Amino acid sequence: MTARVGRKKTTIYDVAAAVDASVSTVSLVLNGDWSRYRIKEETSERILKTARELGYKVNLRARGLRLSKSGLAGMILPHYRNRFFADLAETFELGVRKRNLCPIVVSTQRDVEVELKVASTLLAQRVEFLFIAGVADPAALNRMCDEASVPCVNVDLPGTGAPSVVSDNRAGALLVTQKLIDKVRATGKSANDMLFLGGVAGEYATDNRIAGFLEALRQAGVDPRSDMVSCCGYRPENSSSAFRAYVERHGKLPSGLFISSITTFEGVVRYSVSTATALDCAVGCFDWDPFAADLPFTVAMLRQDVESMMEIAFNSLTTERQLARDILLVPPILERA
Amino acid sequence: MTARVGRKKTTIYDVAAAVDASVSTVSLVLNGDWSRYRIKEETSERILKTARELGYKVNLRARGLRLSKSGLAGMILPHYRNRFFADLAETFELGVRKRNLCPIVVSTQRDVEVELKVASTLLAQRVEFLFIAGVADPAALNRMCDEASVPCVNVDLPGTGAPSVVSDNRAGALLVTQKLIDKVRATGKSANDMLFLGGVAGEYATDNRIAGFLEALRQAGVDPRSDMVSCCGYRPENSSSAFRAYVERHGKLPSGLFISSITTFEGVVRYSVSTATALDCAVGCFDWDPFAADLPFTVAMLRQDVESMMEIAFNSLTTERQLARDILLVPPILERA
DNA sequence: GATCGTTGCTAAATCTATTTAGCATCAGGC
DNA sequence: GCCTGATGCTAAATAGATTTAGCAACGATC
Repeated sequence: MTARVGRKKTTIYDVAAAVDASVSTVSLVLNGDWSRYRIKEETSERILKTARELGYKVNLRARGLRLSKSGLAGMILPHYRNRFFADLAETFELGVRKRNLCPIVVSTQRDVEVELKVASTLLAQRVEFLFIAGVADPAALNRMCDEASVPCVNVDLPGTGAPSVVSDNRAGALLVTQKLIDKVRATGKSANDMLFLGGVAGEYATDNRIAGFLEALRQAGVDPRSDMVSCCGYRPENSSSAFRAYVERHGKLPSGLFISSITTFEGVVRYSVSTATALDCAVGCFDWDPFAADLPFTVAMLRQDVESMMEIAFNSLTTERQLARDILLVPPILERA
Repeated sequence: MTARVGRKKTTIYDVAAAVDASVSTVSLVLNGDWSRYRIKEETSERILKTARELGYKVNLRARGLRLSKSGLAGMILPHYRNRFFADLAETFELGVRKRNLCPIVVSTQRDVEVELKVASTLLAQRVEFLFIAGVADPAALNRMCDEASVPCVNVDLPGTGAPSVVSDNRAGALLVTQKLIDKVRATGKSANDMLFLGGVAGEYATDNRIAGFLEALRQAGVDPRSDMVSCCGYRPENSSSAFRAYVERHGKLPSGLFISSITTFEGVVRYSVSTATALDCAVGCFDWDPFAADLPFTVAMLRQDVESMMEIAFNSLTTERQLARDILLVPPILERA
């Protein structure tokens, strides 16, 4: 078989000409409702056979144009490089395929320009709905969707212009911190030396996680101090040096360590490896990664409940729910404790 | 701003009616060559202004139909859950956007049915080219592309129906194994006790990696034995138990361990953690992961050169190169040694 | 006064598929 | 002989763009 780059594709017109029928008949037959339109079985068989012989494949873009629906569903997310976003993408694809649509997932590397450009491309492609995940400010994208009359939903980070499905950061952090406190006290240490590491103050997720962390401390009778929280951003280098600074300042490890994201965790491990410091303290992490889960010390990991989140997100695409614009909280799952 | 789900979109006809001009004029103006067609600047400005006011956005599917090109570029890959595939997807998207197309990346979970179905959907959407990554047998997909006259390229695993871009598994394995042997001998141990772990015998990548592994041994004067290679598949559980079996059989760790994939690595780490066995041997891995790179022992990691691979893949889409159907080998990068 | 050139547009074809209204034919009933 | 209903299709409109050929009007040129 030789490559036939550039050859023209078979259309229903070609099929119609070949069987000497009208395009309408061909269309009806190929779409399966020839009996409803009283087309003879023999005719329909001839058409089907010829279509197969000519290698006819429907042009979904022409169909989409006629029907004014594209068969495409879009999702925007920052990247695929951690399990949360990878799972989001795969779960989205699965759900979209189940609805007989074709998924378009595009990563934007957290670049606002790219986010805007990608969104407008997807809307110009007339996606039937758009999932917006991990975008710092979804408002602008929500507005674009609104103008294009395309239903959309915010995932992971909430926005006011559409329904939002978000992990219950506060409840999750509360839960893990309680576990950590139990463990700290079980080993005879003090919950006064706990540390929250990572994230960016002022960010939705970080603020809620901190709130949960502090609440658990208060519930345990600990009075939170400002040096119990170190928002050092997401880059491993930053958490590495922030953690080092903490240890040097206090002359010891914290008794319990709450790590706010997987990349923050990376930095902590890097510190531990490079300084040959065993992480001899209770550790919890708001994120999950198979490698991190196999590290030589126990980590209480919170895995975001991607499946539930996506199911809820798909359900929020109906008109009424589009208008409601709720923030729907999904509790994360404690993976290991 | 209220949601306007279902509202009709503005077309060039609406704009034409609003400014009392013909659709052709509107199209000409909106496509930027109004001066070539001698349309008055004033007219063009009126059209532009009105289009903006009406919120006109081009319908790429209509344009695509007319121009018989979709503006879409497709890629299918197994999943996003390791850095190699995640990087492939992101690099693909970048390259596609640079060419002013819209990327459609779809994961298939290594399910042949899904691969076929997704490929035919993408072809029916008239993607302008298709990247096929990590598919065990690309031949069928290559044939579909050929029939649809869509250029395609196989990445990661080669196929005979299109050009293929593949990591140089053999050369990479050779290099890492040499490093391992050096390290083994430097610590006074014997290169006779090395182990290749993971992969599936008969698979392209595995076979080539084993070939490189064995060649390095021979070059170092070691006579390979069959118990130096354990193809236990990709699942962490399998490599965990295979490694355990090896250690029990020999009563000690191998002197040097060549791990064939990141999930195999996961299993080894899991074994090491669960049995509290320090991995006190030279370790190399044909794959890269940030967490694995930070483990408390040095691992020589081979990172596939995704950027080069994708650049070569994009270049292989021209007609001549489509016909050539070469296998293009890209050396992987030694990440840490 | 015929021709030419320029200006500023527009009509119409095209891309491929869907879908509704309706045409043509024939048998059967009254 | 006329009407009805069934049968088996087809014509034509439609979806929303792009693009080429060419029209109309007017001044300039020979």
